[in-house]
Amino acid sequence: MLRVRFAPSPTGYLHIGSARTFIFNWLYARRNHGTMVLRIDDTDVERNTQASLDSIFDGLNWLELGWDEFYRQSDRLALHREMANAILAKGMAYRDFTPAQTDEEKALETGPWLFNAGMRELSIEASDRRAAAGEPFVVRFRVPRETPVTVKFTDLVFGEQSKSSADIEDFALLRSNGMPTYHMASCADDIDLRISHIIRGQDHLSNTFKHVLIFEGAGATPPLFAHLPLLIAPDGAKLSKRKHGPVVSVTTYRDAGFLPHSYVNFLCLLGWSPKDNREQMTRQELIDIFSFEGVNRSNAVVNFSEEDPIDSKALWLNSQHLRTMPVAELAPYVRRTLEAAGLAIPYGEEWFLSTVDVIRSRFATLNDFVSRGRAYFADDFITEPGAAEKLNQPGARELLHELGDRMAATEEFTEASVEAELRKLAADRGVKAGLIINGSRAALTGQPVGPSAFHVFLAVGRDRSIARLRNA
RNA sequence: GGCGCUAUCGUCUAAGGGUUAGGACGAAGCCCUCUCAAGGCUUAAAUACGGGUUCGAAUCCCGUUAGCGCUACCA
Repeated sequence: MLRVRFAPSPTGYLHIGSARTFIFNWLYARRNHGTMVLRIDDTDVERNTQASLDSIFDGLNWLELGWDEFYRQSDRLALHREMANAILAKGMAYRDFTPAQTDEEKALETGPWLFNAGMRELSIEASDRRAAAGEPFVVRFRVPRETPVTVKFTDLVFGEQSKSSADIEDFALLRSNGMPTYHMASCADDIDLRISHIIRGQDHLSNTFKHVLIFEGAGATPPLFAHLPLLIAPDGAKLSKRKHGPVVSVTTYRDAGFLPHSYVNFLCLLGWSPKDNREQMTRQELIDIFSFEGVNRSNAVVNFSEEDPIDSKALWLNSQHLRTMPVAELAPYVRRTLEAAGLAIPYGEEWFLSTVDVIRSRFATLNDFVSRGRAYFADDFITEPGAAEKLNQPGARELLHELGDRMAATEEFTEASVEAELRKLAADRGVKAGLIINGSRAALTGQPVGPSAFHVFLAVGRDRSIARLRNA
């Protein structure tokens, strides 16, 4: 049974790199009919926050990504300690009574640190005695050192990996406060939850050698590993909120009016390729085609700048989805966006669907429906300078007023009838149709640009069109 | 410092011994056109550097450089 997990630590908002890790886990699980586990790695009590936990749920819900099982490491501490103590009891770990090193001492360090002198060799009796006396200690893994071994694992992305145990320090399993370290808790849970594939960021690639030692120390077969290239900033640095701002948070893209799936699609294209030049894919297509063969080994840059905080490819992909997805699927997103902005939908569902269909062809985000699409839903739109210019063309206003009057005189209101009416007026007055066409768009929407004017009439509706022409 | 990983247009990537090094975003131009988009066509733009192996290297090997990751009780 294939089981994967996403294991964020709740110490910050949901990061786009974490979101992508979730997505790859999720796609792999769905593709192979496996189980997706969400596990909150909250063993660092000092840094955990409820706000961060909320942000993880918010982000995943927004992306419409679900999971099958849910755990919190803080509920499972007994298991972690039990497993650590079992490794200790086997003699594969030992107690280290050395006090924690301060940052200043660390800074002075020159060569590689591997273990604290004297502690590996401490006799069991001495160790037990000092522990019983209440002296604080950390439990360290006894990495094979006298006769080094080669620690190996196969990574589904990076291939065969090996490292001499002589280069691995005696890492901690339990802290002096009794809390498990990340390495211990993570491996204990992966064993207990029968995780079959660990899919995570490449920053864990070198930690994996330690994890293999823990798995083996606990008598478990290590799962398969797949490490993902990191998402980095244009300056080559790891994405961080402090340095790069809101671009690293998934909520930024939600607030910018992205469709959840298009952002998922975009994230998939960072560090993975279907290899057939496809870019825009549905969720099902992603599930059907995802594999580790297509995952890259080099880090991917999220392309943003001060002036342009959103990657232009993400925006383009969003506009593609927005314009091509079935309009009935898009409509609920638009409805929610409009409602959130306090805009009411003036007519029924049929009108709404056709209007959304007409105006989306120029839009890139959901927010565009509120800003650039305002005139279709409300009367309090402003007339942009470019539109005013069209209206100020000599004779334009008079022609629009007359068009309004003529339209009011007939009940007929179709794209063809409006066009006929408009072209007849142009012929009658001996002016170019374009003058009235562009003027109409300006009068009806307050904008100099937009969809075909005849579509605009229908989307705005008969009564409102006439009123806006007469008020031009 | 040690260990590990990586290196193709500005960015995302394809090509894993033989291609005019392909596609996409972005940029520029043309066509289409009631405006603006979209769409179609076109242009500019890349194999980090140096050695080797080979008839032939972006592709395999070595080195250099650069970047990233891990590096004493963060995850």
